[in-house]
Amino acid sequence: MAIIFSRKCELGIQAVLYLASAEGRDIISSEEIANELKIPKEFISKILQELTASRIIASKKGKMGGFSLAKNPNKIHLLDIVLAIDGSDIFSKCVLGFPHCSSETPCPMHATWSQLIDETFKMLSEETIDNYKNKVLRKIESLK
Amino acid sequence: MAIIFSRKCELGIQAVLYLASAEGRDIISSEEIANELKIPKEFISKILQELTASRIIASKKGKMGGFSLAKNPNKIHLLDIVLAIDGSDIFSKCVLGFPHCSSETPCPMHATWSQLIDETFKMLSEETIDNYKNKVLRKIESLK
DNA sequence: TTTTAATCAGACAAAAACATCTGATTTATA
DNA sequence: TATAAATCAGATGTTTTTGTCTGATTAAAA
Ligand code: SF4
Ligand code: SF4
Repeated sequence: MAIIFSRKCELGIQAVLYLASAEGRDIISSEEIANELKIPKEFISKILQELTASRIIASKKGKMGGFSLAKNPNKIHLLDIVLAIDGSDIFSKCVLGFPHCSSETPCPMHATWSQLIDETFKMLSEETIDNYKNKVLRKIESLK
Repeated sequence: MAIIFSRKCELGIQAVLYLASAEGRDIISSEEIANELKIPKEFISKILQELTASRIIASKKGKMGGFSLAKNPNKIHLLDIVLAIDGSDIFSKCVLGFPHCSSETPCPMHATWSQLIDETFKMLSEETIDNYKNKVLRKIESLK
C-alpha cells in the first residue's frame, strides 16, 4: 500500500505539516485535522498520541483541547517523525531482505542502494517542516 | 517488515539471482532454492509460479522438473522482477500518501523524492542480473 | 457544580500481507 | 506400466497492519 513509509507514518507527516501550516492558531483538534486531511478521526487520533509521546507535538486535554507543535518548526525534521513512527529499519536493513548482512560480502545491489538510502536520510534529516509551512496548505486545499 | 519491496519481491529477486548464479546447471528445483536461501519451500514455490507466469523464469514439470531463467541473464533487469511482483506503485504514488496528486500543486517533498525515485528506477532498469552472477554466490555462501 | 468537548489508554475488528496445506497434474525412470 | 518427484492451482491458516470502538480522564464554560 504505502511506498516506503507506513500508512501511519505518511499520515503522521501530513498531520505535523498541517499543524505547522496552521501556526498562529494556537491549538488544533484531532477532528479538524481529520476533516482537513480527509482521514478517520479515530485513526489520526492514535497517531497524534504517538507523536505526542515522542514529544514532536504537544497535546492539551479537556474542552478546547487539541494539538500543537512541541517546538519551533525549524527544529522539527521530517526524520524525527519517521523515526518516531517507523523506526530506523529502512536505513539499516537489507533491501533484498538477506539476513545478517556482512560488509565483507556485500551483495551487488549494496553500493547503489546504500547511496540512495543515504541521500534519503540526508534529505529527511536536513529538511525541517518549517520549509513546508505555506506550500502544504495549497496541497491540503486541493483535497477539497 | 520489508523496506521498499514486499517480502515476496525480495525473495523473488533472491531466487532469480540464485538461478542466474547457477547457470550451466540446467534446471533447479524449488526445494534447492528454498534450502539455499533458507526460506520455506511452499512460499518460494508460489513466488516462482508468479515469476513463471510473467515469463521471467521458465518451469519444467514432473520428475526432475524445476526452474531456469527464461532468457539470457543480460536481458533480465531487476526492474522486471519488481514490476512483476510489486507492480509500479512505488514509482508513481505519493510518498506522503496524499491521494490524487496534481503536479499543479506539488507538495514540498515532491522534488527531492521524485529525484530519488527516478534514480532508483534508473538503477533497477539498467542493472541486469547478469552483472550479479558471481557476486551473489558469495552472498548465499555466507548464509550457511 | 454540572455539562460539554476534548485527549488518552487499551481492547476490539477488519483487511492485507505472509505463509502453509492439499490434491491434481505432469514427466522421468525403474 | 507403475512409481516417484516435481510443478500447479486454489483453499486455508496465521500474523501484521490498519482502522474502530468504549469508557476513563481532563478542563473549559454554562
Ligand atoms: S550487501 Fe547485499 S545483502 Fe548486505 S545489506 Fe547490502 S544489499 Fe543486502
Ligand atoms: S507533489 Fe506532494 S502530494 Fe503530490 S505526489 Fe509529490 S509528494 Fe505527493
